[in-house]
Amino acid sequence: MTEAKKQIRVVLIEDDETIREGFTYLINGEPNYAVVNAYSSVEDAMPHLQADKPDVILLDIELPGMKGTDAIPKIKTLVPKTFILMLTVYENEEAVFVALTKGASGYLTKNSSTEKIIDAIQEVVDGGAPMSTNVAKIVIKSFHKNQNSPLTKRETEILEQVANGKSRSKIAKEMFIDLETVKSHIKNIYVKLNVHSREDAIKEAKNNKYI
Amino acid sequence: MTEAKKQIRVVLIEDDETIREGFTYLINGEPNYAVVNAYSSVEDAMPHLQADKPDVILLDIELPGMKGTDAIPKIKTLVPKTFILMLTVYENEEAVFVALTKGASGYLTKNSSTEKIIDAIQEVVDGGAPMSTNVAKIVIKSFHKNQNSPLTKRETEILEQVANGKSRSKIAKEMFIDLETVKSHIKNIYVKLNVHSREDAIKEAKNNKYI
DNA sequence: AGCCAAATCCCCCTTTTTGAGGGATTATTT
DNA sequence: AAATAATCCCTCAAAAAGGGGGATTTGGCT
Repeated sequence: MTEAKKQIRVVLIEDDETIREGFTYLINGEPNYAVVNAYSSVEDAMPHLQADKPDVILLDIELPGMKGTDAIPKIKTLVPKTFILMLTVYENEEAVFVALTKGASGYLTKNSSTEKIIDAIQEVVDGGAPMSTNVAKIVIKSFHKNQNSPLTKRETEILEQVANGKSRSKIAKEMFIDLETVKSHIKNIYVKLNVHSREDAIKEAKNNKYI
Repeated sequence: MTEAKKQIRVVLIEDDETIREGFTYLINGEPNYAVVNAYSSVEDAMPHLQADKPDVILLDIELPGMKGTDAIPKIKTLVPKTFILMLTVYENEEAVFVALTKGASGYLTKNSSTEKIIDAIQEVVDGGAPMSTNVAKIVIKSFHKNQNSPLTKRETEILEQVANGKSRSKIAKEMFIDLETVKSHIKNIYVKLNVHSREDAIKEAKNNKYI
């Protein structure tokens, strides 16, 4: 079976003309990669995306008009099979998570080399998830729990169950302890976290990554 | 200012003798990197870690005796400044997240090239978070929401608040709608998700990544 | 051996919340 | 015209939450 190498169709959405033209030139210089169109805003791009049929969209996160992150769901609706690779200058922690939850497949900084960009494009097409090192750092850090939690092991376990929406009686049953024990733990948790409600306990614990 | 290149001290904890010796040989072959000790289990390693003073520990996740993930917090207690790099053969989604939440700084597959391993060691020492491509994929996928949620936008917003531990009355206040409206939405959510409690709604929604 | 923190369990009490059963009205979109 | 989404209304009983006061037992560390 001879396998014809498929051309990978790329669309750029980036307001900076220099970057836009630079990337277009660089990507078009690669065999098997073609920039089918480059737009300076999401609004400009939207009406053409279905005709462009891109495999990958390189999307700037800081755009005039509609923001890059807001554009993701709209783009996904128009062309659901297209992978979205975010491009950014500043690594904003919040923006990274918003973009990822909304469906971006990867996250690159604009200073990446052509080689890295091309690699990343290939990687998303192959179902991967390219990230620049700084973004990886932000993501992994978000997983790390605070090692200086004031809560004991048991208290942490219980608060995690509470955060999963479980009632105290359910927690008691599942942990094979008495309801009164659960109540005691929760009382102690509230004192330690200086809160007076489930909501605030969860909020406080999540903010400080105790859970 | 002349900067003396600091030797990077590496400890290996890996039960497979071939891999252990291979990695030791390879890492010692690099200038500025030294394997100060290599152990076949966490139990063996624990008593020596404080003397070894490693900058980085390469930790196998599938170990006899104490599991790699359980070892992380213990190691962190002994030598808090040491970075932990997980090594794995199989990418188990659950294990990845457990390791990361417990404090691992990176996650590599054992088939990685020497170059990648060395790069990763340097990267964690520099405060980075190296991940093999497959692990990155798992992590990013975990952020993606299901695009086929049966819930409406408003219902999703409300269920997110519920999952944050908020009471219905609090949600009503914060969203500037009546308590009765919140109750209606939650009733509809329960019907759509085919559940009869907050706990099950949250569980179902999280399992399917509706929230 | 002695201490302390952690985990367990036992009462009291009031207020709030939840879940379930019925609805209705108004926009918006198809 | 017909769904769909979002809003609001009423009743009801059972469950849960939060706060107050305790006690006992266990495990780990000095």
